[in-house]
Amino acid sequence: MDKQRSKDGRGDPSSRPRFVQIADEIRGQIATGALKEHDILPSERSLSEQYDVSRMTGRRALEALETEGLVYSADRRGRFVSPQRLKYNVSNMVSFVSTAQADDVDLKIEVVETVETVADGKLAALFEQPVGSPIIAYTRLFHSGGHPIFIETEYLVADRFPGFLHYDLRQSTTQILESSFATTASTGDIVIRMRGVKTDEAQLLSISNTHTVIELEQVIRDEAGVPFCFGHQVWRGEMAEFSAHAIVAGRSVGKV
Amino acid sequence: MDKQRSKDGRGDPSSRPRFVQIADEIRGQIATGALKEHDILPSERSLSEQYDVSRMTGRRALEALETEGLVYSADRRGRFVSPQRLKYNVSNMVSFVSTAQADDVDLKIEVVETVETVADGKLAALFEQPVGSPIIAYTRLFHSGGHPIFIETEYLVADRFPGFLHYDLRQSTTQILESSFATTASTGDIVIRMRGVKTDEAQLLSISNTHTVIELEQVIRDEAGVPFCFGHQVWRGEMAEFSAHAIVAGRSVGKV
DNA sequence: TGTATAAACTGGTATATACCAGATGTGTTT
DNA sequence: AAACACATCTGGTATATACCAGTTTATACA
Repeated sequence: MDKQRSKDGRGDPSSRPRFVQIADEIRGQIATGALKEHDILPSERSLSEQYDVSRMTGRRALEALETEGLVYSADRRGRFVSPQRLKYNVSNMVSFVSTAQADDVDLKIEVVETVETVADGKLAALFEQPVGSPIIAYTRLFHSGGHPIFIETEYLVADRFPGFLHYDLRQSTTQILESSFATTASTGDIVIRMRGVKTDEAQLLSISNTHTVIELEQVIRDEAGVPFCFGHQVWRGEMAEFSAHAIVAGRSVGKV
Repeated sequence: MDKQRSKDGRGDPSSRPRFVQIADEIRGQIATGALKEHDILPSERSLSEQYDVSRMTGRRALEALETEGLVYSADRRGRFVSPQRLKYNVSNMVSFVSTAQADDVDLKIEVVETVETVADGKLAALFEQPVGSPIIAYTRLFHSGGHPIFIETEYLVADRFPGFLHYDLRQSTTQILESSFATTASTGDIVIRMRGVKTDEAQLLSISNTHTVIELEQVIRDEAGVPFCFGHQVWRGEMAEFSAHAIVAGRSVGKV
């Protein structure tokens, strides 16, 4: 039924593993433009026929491209060429939404959940408020080109922004805060790290639960230095790149 | 020879895949401290015996933990519990080396390569210098706790820093530039992205070539705004987290 | 024309097996 | 005590097979 292959596929000791060679060929096709953004890639089974390898080897080639970020996978539909990365300037906190729209990125925002809750220990410390003080929280899913790119959950001090949840959250919240609550983002502290995706996140982002994401946390402060917003974003790692502009402060005295 | 198992291991339809369950158990052992930093994990083969699954299933569990960053693997020696992340504040460009040492991180620097070359198109544009102008480049491998954590390649305008390569590069180069060349980092532009590792990088960082890394690029400017250093770092993604302090500049006129 | 059904895909999970090459440990010989 | 050889450990690569559960498409039926 199956074609005959040498027992362990190690016919030529060409040093580089077979699956790497196959991945390289596909990578080339993406580079030359033979495969374009969101184009479907050959399936595991068709790859295995095409290159006369087992399905598992074809799969490994595709998985390699997936961890590289060149390819994304949609459960049981196939694998596709990843689009260009979205650029996110974390220093320009004015609004990711407005800057993205100015850059002609088609951005769609889906409100996943809105809740009125109270501050736990962590949030209380962040906001310099007592534990149990009212907090507004909302989770939104951001799409670009019809594909989910990141989940954002933001926490606000409720007393400061009464009736906030009645606004349409499918727009820049920074803008709502600025125009309706006279609160402007002035400084922010941001943390970026790479980590494994959690099950619920994977579902929302429609990626497999063995994938890696980029987690971005930020505390936003007003002109008086008072923190009023805590944001938490989970990005599909291959979909974005983050930039920042740093200014060396306190350049004065003997800092080692 | 092998124990009898049901044909496809789908004995109970407990919804969650077997390899996820095994990964969860190990994750628990790490969380409770039963497995500590740099402790060796059970091997693929011993896992398969312990849980009565095939080696491939045990492997998938370990690979899942690896992509999460909880575990790192040393080729053909075994898999180990990842240490705590290193914290890198990209806004504080004064020197990663000095801040890390102040934080009691034992940092070892290995000089991989030093070359005197000329500017290609990209570097010329960055430095606002003609193509072909002399450039100093050096690559260093940073270790912490005896483990490689990132590779850094820095490019300097050669004319500005004569004899730079005669200094001992196993220290903070920012400090050399400051004390010996009266050049101080004042501002910087940083880009952070996640991507697949390249073969040569994987070798230096001793990770498998199917892994994901974090790439960090920065252009450093002096007080006059003249760019004098271009840095390029490749981090083991699970080993670090990056923070930044942002100040919203140009808060003045009608910026949308 | 629309809808239900079935067939033909897709990747996901799982088993079993085989051999390779590097790393490590255990002796034995020099 | 150092050198060598060997067995045994590790993960890495590869094949073959099987069944599952969604997605898509073609087909037949109302």
